[in-house]
Amino acid sequence: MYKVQHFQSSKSLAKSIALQPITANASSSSEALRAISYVKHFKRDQEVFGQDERSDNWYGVVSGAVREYVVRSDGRRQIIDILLPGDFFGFTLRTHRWFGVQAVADDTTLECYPRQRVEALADIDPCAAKDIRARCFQAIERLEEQMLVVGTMTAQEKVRGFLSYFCDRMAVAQDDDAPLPISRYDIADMLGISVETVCRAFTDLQERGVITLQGPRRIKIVKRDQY
Amino acid sequence: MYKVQHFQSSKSLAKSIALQPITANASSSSEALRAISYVKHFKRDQEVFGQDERSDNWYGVVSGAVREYVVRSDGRRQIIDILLPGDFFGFTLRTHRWFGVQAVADDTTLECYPRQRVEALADIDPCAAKDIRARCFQAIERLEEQMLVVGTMTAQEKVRGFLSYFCDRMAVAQDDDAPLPISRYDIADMLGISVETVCRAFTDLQERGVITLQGPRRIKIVKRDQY
DNA sequence: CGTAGTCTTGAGTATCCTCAACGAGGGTGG
DNA sequence: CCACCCTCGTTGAGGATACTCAAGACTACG
Repeated sequence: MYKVQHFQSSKSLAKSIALQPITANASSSSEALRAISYVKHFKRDQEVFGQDERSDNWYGVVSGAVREYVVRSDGRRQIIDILLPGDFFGFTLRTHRWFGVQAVADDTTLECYPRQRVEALADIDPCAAKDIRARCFQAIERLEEQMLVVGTMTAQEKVRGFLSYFCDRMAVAQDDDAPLPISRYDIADMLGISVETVCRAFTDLQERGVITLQGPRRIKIVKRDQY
Repeated sequence: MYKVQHFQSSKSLAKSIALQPITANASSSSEALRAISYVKHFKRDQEVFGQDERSDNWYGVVSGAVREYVVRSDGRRQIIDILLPGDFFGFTLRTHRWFGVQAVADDTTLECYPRQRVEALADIDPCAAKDIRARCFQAIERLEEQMLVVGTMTAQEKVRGFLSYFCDRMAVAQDDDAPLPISRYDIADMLGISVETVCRAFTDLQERGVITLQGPRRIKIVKRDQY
């Protein structure tokens, strides 16, 4: 990696990365927008839409979690993004999808927004349009944050970054442990590392006192600051 | 990585990933939007905005290229995204930036869109609002594509994916070689690998006949399909 | 109770990082 | 003009990291 010494940034020197929560309350929907949505429930691994399907809907996660994924020609799965409650997805200009989406958790609930009706609404209701923009911005920032996590060099850092991001999102009380609805396989396929490496990172982090595990699916970040 | 055998996707089996270009012509701006923008030129490594600065503008790349980056507390730089002509960036709900942006190329030209004026315009002009949405969608898809590249396992694949993406974006004639305004260091910091590994990947790919290099900054992809 | 899926650990190997060195090109100053 | 940086690109050697394969523990579920 490029050390900072030979690239002169005017004022922004070394900075520990700790994002503030977004100021605007973007999870509150405009009434009109909510009115044209309908709710749908999904079980674990159930497909929301598949690769190559027509992109007729936008979605918002109400509860549970979903994964955006592709399956490569060699049979390997890769996860593009994992969406948590409050996240929106399915925005596109294309007519067809190039990745699939499945529910991760068993009790996943989504809001579905028919694309054409939303577009029509946005054209006559500036408030709804503003709302959609806000959600797009959220999606962009979420992806940017994850680029930062996935783009780190070591597996340790990737896993730590992922857990840090995830626990922030879960927004549990600081002293509480968060339920982790995401499997080691999902984490591995998202970070581009092997399952075994994810496991080893978990145990390493626990041994070093960074996290605490109550069973494989309950986690608590102890040293939150040192990232 | 998760092999496809033990995860049942209903119909979407192995698929080689080759994205079609986006159908809508999203680079054409609405007149009103363009009217409130102004153009700015940047030299190599010049800052468009820095970490922690107020986020008062949105930007579109006209020519050249820019990088979104952060500098970690250990002095390492990490690149979140590289933006090429036609890309828009700076969308956010936050009042302040959490990453910096610099010009990569020497002749970089940007359109600047004052945030407040754009917001005001969007509220009264549905066409402009639609235009902004389209750009957000583009940004989301660009980031998703790059998550796919950065999230691969081997350095080879990452570099190949990056070059494939880049050459597609440059949209040169198939038989022509594309100028590469991005340094090996930038590529490394974006993909989360070392510069030396990027170099070795370049030479490997050339030896295997996948790419051709006319000097380090001119590149042509020969076997475009095998990705 | 058996089976399937998940999680974890170990051993050996491949990949990639680090450090080091060197060549090429561009800019600057003498 | 030329010597002198400095940056970028490239290659080599050695060591650290992460992958692969394998096996076992644990859980959920029929």
